[in-house]
Amino acid sequence: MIKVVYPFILYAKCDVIYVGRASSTLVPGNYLIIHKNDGTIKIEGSELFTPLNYQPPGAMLIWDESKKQLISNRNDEQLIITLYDIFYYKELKHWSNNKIHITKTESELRDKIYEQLNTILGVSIKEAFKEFRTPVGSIDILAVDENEIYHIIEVKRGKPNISACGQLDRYCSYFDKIGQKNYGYIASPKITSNALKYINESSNRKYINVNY
Amino acid sequence: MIKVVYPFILYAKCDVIYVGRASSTLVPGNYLIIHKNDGTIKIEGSELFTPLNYQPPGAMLIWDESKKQLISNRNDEQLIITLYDIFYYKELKHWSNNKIHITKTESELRDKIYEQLNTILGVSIKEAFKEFRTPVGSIDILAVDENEIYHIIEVKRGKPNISACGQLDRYCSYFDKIGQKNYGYIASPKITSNALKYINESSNRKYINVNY
DNA sequence: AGTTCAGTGATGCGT
DNA sequence: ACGCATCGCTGAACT
Repeated sequence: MIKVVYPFILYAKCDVIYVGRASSTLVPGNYLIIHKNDGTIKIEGSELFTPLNYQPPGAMLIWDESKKQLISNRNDEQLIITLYDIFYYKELKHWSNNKIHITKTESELRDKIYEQLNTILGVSIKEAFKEFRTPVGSIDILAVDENEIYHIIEVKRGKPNISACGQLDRYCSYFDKIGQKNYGYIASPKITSNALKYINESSNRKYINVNY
Repeated sequence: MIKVVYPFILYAKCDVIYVGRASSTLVPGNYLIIHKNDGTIKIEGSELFTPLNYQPPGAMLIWDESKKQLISNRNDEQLIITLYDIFYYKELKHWSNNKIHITKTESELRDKIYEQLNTILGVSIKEAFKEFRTPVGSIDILAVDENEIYHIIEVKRGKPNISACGQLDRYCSYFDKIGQKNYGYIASPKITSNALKYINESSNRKYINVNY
């Protein structure tokens, strides 16, 4: 029973049992196993983005030589890999840990909208907030117009569906409940037809088409 | 310019540029690159479950020998990996493509609840449906009691938060709108404190604690 | 092709 | 630690 603390890749014939939040079994086959510095482990099949089995960061890996098993533990979750044949094994030395720098995120789109509120909403805005916190969640943009009406904008970078409308409803209902007059908006480059239909059924909801 | 159709792993010093839904850059470093049969490509750093950059299934990989670049294209998304130094390279032959068999899913929990509706709800159920479709989404369990009141149950396998309540609200509001008396329930092993508070503010919403 | 939702979601940010 | 929202989410099911 040896603790495995170094990162490696392993191509092997094996099977996998997982027990934790869910439970799963993977029949014997040739799979790629990756172990990272932070305990992350992934068993990859020949297709699909998602690994067949895995442990997220924080897992602890043990090698049981007698049983030819790799055992990864993390909280109440256990992954057992039984090895039958090793085709390729390599430790990865000097593996970098940089992060990507990403642009075109939702917060960028939100900031762009924030700068043009009067134009986009067609009303005179007195005061506006980003990530305005309410008991039911944070509102991307809350704009208060000269008549003290609140304009609640939920920004989405992709193609929001009806669940985004529910998110907006939740914020609007909160202000309804405390007697604050308001309008609700979804602002995005696209939207599903169902979501648009849903929005158009309410007189105090609107869709705003925006782009980067 | 050679089309790469075989799966491989590559440990190399490289940098990565991604342009598509978002845009990102990854500074030069030593990363693990995985290419699968279905076009999936992942650039893995030494930490975190999530790859630094990737392409999902369906991407097409090209090797540009003169520029030492791997270029993956998929719809309007492009990934460019520029190689500076190759440490390990291995083709993966006979890579298996089995799927895991998983248990303890939400649908199992839903089925278990479905079998005990009278006990769980404390009313006499006349008729019940799984995945009952409405214009605003599918209801996990819809149970009709002897008084023609609808009981709408949203099942969650994990720890639902306030957004699950919004999902429930959406279904209930639909029946409210068409004049159908109803009660709404979240059924799960756990729930966040805010979600529970939110539910308890409505007289016709209830939380049901259930376990596998 | 479009829409919706589950996921062992993971990850980051806030309190 | 808990709660919440985003994600280049992915993947699957259904229309």
